[in-house]
Amino acid sequence: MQSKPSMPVIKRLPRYYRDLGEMEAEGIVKVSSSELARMMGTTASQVRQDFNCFGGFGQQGIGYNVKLLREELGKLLFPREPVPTILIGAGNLGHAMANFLRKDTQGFALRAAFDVKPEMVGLTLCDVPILAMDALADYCAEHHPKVAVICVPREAAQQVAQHLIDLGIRGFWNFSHYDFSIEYPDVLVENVHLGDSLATLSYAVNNDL
Amino acid sequence: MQSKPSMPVIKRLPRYYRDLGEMEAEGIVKVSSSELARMMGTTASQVRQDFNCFGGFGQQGIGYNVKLLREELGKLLFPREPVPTILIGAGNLGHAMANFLRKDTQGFALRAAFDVKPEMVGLTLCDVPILAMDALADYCAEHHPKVAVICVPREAAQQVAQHLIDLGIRGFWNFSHYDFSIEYPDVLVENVHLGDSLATLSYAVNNDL
DNA sequence: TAGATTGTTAATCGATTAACAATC
DNA sequence: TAGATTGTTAATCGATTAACAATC
Repeated sequence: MQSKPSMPVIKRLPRYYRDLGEMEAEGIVKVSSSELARMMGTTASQVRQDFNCFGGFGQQGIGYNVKLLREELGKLLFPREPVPTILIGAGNLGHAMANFLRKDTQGFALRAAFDVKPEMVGLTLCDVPILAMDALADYCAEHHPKVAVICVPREAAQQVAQHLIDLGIRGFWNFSHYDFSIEYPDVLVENVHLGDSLATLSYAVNNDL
Repeated sequence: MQSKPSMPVIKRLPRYYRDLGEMEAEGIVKVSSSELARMMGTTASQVRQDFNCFGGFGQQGIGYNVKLLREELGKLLFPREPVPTILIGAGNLGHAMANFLRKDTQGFALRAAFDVKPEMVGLTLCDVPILAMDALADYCAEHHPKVAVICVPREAAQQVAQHLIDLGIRGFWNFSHYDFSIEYPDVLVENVHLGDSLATLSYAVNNDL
């Protein structure tokens, strides 16, 4: 039976999806839980447990059909139309992430970018307009974006977060070092803390872990 | 007594370090484990357990001295001179990460960047030269960088990884979707899988989690 | 001394792994 | 049927939380 997936399980789904994509590209038709486990660096048990949170995608005695399994995971990860998305902070990082959103992923449609710097307003970023922060309320009222990518410094993030939440944004891809999750527990935040990531690497490199 | 830290503990260190930095900036002198727990969204028990992996940083009955505690964590995360670092792939993302390395973090000193595109060679990225990929072996032989930031696509990453490891690179900050960890278990890799992160957000947003 | 809060040991909880019956 | 491999239940392991003695 299906037990609803825990966070560790959910976090592994994209990786399965990715690996299965590679296999499909290589023309591999069928895979067993133990083969997948080897690719993922985990155990066959875990692979089967993970999939069985969502339903039986395999055939006993046979294994999993690569294409079918990937499609099922795709339906879980990206079940609907791409989500209308805006980006706050059209600097260096914002530029790179806009590019990433357009080229290297699915599920999100970037519709507009916002920046405080007057000289950026009117320019475009990956074919979407860069608007003034003042225009944010009007834009949201008209277009109802669902997700915001936060590419501004921590101080600015703290200010803009409440604003965006009031305007109906429910999901955040957060690159700032401000942690929403504490103050707004009902909002969905995926944090990418680059500084923390580097600090972890520093610990590992310096302590020979 | 000290038990050597598990990965979850290590991953929390940068966050403690960050929060303590904010407190220090606000002029806060002393903090208790329960106050820190509230900031971190965890329990006082965990905070004390975490610190006691490294030694007693607090005073019974009093709490922790913010400045002192932060210094101790700093010594753990960044115990030595900044690590000489190179960047592979001077595109959009590479540019943003070079900036990040220079401005927003410590522990790493970017020394050179490398790119396959001939037109980029000779330019600079955050004051460091962009060199041709051909020059990689010579550069490493002369300067012995320790860490490489991988900002190239997966296919290229797979090729360059073996090369870099042969040249003596031990640590990687990896933005490509190629997973070193499986094939080279003795190498230190900190992965930033932006695609996986977004897919997780997509799951959350679409499944109302 | 009384109150507060740590350091540390013990109990709980959840996630991973192992085992095995079901079935292709 | 025999071999393979899943789905699922049970056992293990590790991380988190609770409890409490030590001590400032």
